[in-house]
Amino acid sequence: MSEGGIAVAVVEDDRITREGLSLLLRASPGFSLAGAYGSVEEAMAREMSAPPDVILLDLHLPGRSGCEGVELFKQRFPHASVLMLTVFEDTANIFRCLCAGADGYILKRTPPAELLGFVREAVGGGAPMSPEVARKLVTLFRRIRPDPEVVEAHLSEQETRLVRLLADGHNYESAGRELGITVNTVRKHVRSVYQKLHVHSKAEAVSKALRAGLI
Amino acid sequence: MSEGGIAVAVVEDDRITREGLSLLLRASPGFSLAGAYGSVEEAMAREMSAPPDVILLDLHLPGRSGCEGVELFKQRFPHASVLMLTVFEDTANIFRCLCAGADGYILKRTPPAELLGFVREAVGGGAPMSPEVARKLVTLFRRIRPDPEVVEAHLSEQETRLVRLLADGHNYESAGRELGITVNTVRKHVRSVYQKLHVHSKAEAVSKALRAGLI
DNA sequence: GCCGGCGGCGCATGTTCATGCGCCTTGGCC
DNA sequence: GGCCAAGGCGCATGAACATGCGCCGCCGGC
Repeated sequence: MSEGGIAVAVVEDDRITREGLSLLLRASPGFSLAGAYGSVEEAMAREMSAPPDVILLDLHLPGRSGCEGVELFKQRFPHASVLMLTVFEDTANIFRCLCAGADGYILKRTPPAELLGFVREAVGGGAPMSPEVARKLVTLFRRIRPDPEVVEAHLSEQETRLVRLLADGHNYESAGRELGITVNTVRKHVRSVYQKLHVHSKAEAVSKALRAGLI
Repeated sequence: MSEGGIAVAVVEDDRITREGLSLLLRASPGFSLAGAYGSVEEAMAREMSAPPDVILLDLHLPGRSGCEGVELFKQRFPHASVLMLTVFEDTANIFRCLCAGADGYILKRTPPAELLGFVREAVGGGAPMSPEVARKLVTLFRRIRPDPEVVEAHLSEQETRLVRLLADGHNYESAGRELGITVNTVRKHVRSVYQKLHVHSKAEAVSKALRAGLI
């Protein structure tokens, strides 16, 4: 980043958009183009002119999707921020990409000046998002409603592991196998968890533990 | 908002900060000051000069905390955006305020120009956040790990209500009573939910539905 | 030195669940 | 008119769960 400004790589299959972005990045002081590619595969195969600080990644790509690409880029360039740049603003895609490790989610309709601001924000350790995306994130978040009593509760390591397994659909027996303990011990832990969370069933325990961020 | 620009109310106990914000809002074209108050109680008691479009709300206040204030303001001014403006950037506070209904979370160190941008973003339906906050939100979000398949799933109204009841610890019988249907019908709905979410137990269903934001 | 929390194990019993089957109405879509 | 989704109802059975009881060892705090 030092000499040429923020090094940005672009992965975008639409030639016009890609060249537009390339032009913008080359023309803007404080930024430089680390490479422009039409697919995830191409970007992974070819050497970049500089280690990228930020990767602008389209979602809809031929071959490997941008969402899959996130993990690959994060592996290859652990210090780079990956920003999704896409027209898709549906919850499922946002979810998928952020969980895959994307550091931001920007809609394509974003004007160039703002886009550069987002790139700067990413380098500064932020998580740049278009307003619509931020709103969706907050809305999803709000549904969680944790129980304040339970948030304070402290589950032991073993108990936490157990509740996680139960949340993932294990029954007592398979959870016990997973933890290397007997069913009876599982029962014992479950009892203890129920007391701490003030619940009387697996489902309620999972619900409260999830909402309180305990698992 | 039409004549005087975006009407902004300020609730902040520190006099210097409050007056600084008031000055900024009065001096900036496109913005106007709807009122400046030292506490939630004061803001609720006194008539504002205009219905606020945006309320800038400090978190640490004498009397009722800003977090509690969020709900009151949202009740009184349903169309106003409430933006937290605080020095606290810990996860618990961010979580609490957003769940309470805040539309954004801004750190006090934000420069004035950017602050005005955030206010504009709030009016535009966004969820403005300081970069650090956005990053924390995304990190928290990642912990949820929703199943992308499930996010797409559509539960019917009745099914959603049922899963909510199950998450709150009801068994089939009491959930059925709550919904005014028989246990057998509950079973039928549960079956359908299991198919849609690809699960085989109450606990797993609740877990997936919660993570995917379906309930 | 004893208490409380954690971890581990065992047994028993009644309750609840998961899932198989089948059958009916209503309302929308083609 | 036929079809399908949604809602509703019923019965049966084996599996899983909730909760009662009791027992052990280890560790950290007072």
